[in-house]
Amino acid sequence: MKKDILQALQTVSPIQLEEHMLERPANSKLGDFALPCFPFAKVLRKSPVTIAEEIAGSLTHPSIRKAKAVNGYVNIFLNRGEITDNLLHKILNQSAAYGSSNEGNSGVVTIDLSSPNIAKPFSMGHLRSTVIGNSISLLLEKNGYQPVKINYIGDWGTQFGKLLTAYRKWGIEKDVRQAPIETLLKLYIRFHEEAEVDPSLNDEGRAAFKALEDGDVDALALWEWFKTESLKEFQRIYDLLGVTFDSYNGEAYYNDKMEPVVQELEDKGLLVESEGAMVVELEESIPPCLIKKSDGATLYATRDLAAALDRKRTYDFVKSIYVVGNEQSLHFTQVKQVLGKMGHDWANDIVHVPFGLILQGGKKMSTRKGKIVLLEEVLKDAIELAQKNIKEKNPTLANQSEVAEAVGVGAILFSDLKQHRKHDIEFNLETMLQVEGETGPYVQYANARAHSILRKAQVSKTFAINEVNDYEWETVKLLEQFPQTVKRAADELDPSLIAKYAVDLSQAFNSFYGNVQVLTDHASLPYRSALIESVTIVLTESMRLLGMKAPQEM
RNA sequence: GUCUCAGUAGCUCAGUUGGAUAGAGCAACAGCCUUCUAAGCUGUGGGUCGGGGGUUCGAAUCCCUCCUGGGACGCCA
Repeated sequence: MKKDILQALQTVSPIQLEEHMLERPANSKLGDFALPCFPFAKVLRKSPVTIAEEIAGSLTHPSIRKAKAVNGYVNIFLNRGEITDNLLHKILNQSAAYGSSNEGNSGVVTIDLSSPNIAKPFSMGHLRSTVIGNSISLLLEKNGYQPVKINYIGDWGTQFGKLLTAYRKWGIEKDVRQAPIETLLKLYIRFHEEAEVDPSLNDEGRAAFKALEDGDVDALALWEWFKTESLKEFQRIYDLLGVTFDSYNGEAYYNDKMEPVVQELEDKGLLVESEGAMVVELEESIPPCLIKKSDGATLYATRDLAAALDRKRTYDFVKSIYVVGNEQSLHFTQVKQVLGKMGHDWANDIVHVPFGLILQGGKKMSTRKGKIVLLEEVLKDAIELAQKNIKEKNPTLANQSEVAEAVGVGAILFSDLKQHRKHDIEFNLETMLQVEGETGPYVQYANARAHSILRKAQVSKTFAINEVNDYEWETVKLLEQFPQTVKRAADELDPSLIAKYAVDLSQAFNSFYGNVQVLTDHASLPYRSALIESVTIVLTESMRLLGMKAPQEM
C-alpha cells in the first residue's frame, strides 16, 4: 500500500522520492500517510508550505480520498472502503499464510538456543535463550528459511570435574536419584564454598575433568548418569513451553572432534604458546583466544570452533545464529575471528544474537552462590494463577486445565518477549504474572472475545462495505502492517516487534468491539465478521510466532 | 584501566532508523456489567528524554564530552 502511494506521489513530485520519506503521522487524525516537504525547500528554492500545497493539489490515485497541505506536510487520507475490502479478502483467502514470504529461499539457518547446563537447574536466563531462539526460528521459517534448532547442552568442561570431585567427597547416591538437580546443585554450591577456604580443591576439580576428557571409565559413568537425570528434568519444561529441537548435540559431542581443529590451527601456523597455554592471537584490541590449557585440556572456545566447523559441514547453513547472553559477546567475536583467520569466509555468516541478563537486586544471578530463580516454579505459579482466574471469571469453561496452562505459560513467554532482547531485566515475579494491560493474557483474551463474537454471528462469505468507521479503520491499518512487521522482525531477529504488534492490534480490536455493537447491526454484520475473523487469523498467527497458544475461549 | 550494552512519567517499557503537541501499560483517581466473556472499555493527573556542547529548517534519535549503572576482559562456560 505504501508503495502505491509513493508511486502516486512520484508522478506529481518534482523531486526523486524514497520510501523512508513517506511516514505515518503519530496522530491518525492528521492522516494515514504524510510527506514532509522540508528537505525539498533548498533544492527547489521554494518554501515547504508552497511545495506541499502544489503536491497536495495535483495528487490523485484511486486509493487516495484526499490530500491536504498543512504546515509543509502533505497529509494523505486513504479511501477506506476499497482498501479494507481488498485487504479482508486477501487475509481470509491466505489465512495463516498471510504475512509469509519466500525471502529466505529455503536457506538453512542453524539456531543455537536454550543450551542449559546439566546438573544445574533451568534458570530464567535459559528461558530467555529458549523462547527468543524459538520465536526467531518461527519467524525465519515464516520468511522462507529452513531453521535448524540446536540445543547445545552444556555437558562438558571443568565444572564437571568440580562436580565429580564434590560428589565423590560428599555425595549420596540415593539423594541424587530422588532429586537429581537439586542435589547436584547443592554439591556444586558446597564445592565453591569450600574452595574459597581451600583453593587446592580447584586443582582437584581440574584434574578430575582432565581424567574425564581422557576417558576415565568411572568418571564417564557418573557423568552419563548426571546427564540422563538432568535431561529428564529439562524435557518437562520444554513440553510446557512447547519447544522442540532438531539436535541435542552438546559440548561433549565434540569431544573427539577437537583434535583435528587444533591440528588445523597448528598447520596454519596460528597456534602460539603463551604462559604455558596454546592460544590464537587476534587483532590488538581483542585478547587472544585460548585453545588449550597448560594441562592440555580443551576450553569452551575449542569446542565452539569444532561445533561451528561441524555445523557448516553438516548443514551448509547460510547463517548460523547463537542466542546467547550479552556477557559472551567477546567470546563470539573471538571465535569468529579465529574462523576467519583459518580462511573460512563463512565466518561472517555467524551471528551472535545477544540478550540482556536477568538481574536480581541489580546484580547478575550466580549459580555458584546459589542465587537463582527456578523457571519451573515460576511457570507453576503462573498456571495456578490462570486456573484461579478461570474459576472466578469463566467457571463453566471446558478444558480448564488446558486453557490455564496456555494462559499461564503465555504470560511468562510474553513478559519476556515483549521487551527488546538487549535490555537487562530485573527479575520480578509480580510483573511476569500480570494478566492485565500489555500482557500475553490480554492478547489471548482479545482473540478469545473475537472468536466468541464469531460463534454467535452468521458468517457469510460475501460482504459489502458501506462505511469504515474510525475504530474499524485503526484495526484495518494494523492488519495491513502485519506482513512488514513479520519481515522486519525476521530481519532484525527481534521477536519483541511481534509482541508489540500483537498488543497494538489487540488494543485496536478491543476498542472497536467495546464501542461498537456488532451482533445487533444486521446490515454491517457480514462485513464486520469478516473483519473480526481477519483479526483472529492475524492474532493467532502472531501468538504462534511467539511460541504461544491461542485458546478460542478463556 | 580497556572494551561493550544501557540511562525516556513513581514503576516497567515503546518511540516507525532525523519530522508535527514525546506515547503505551502498571500503580493512583473518576466513570461503564438487565446489551457480543469487566483478563475488557472510556476519561483525568503525571516528563529538564542522565548532564553539557555541536551538526540541522527540525534531535529522544546523528557527532563530541562528562556522569551513573550492568556485563566482559588467559587457563569457567
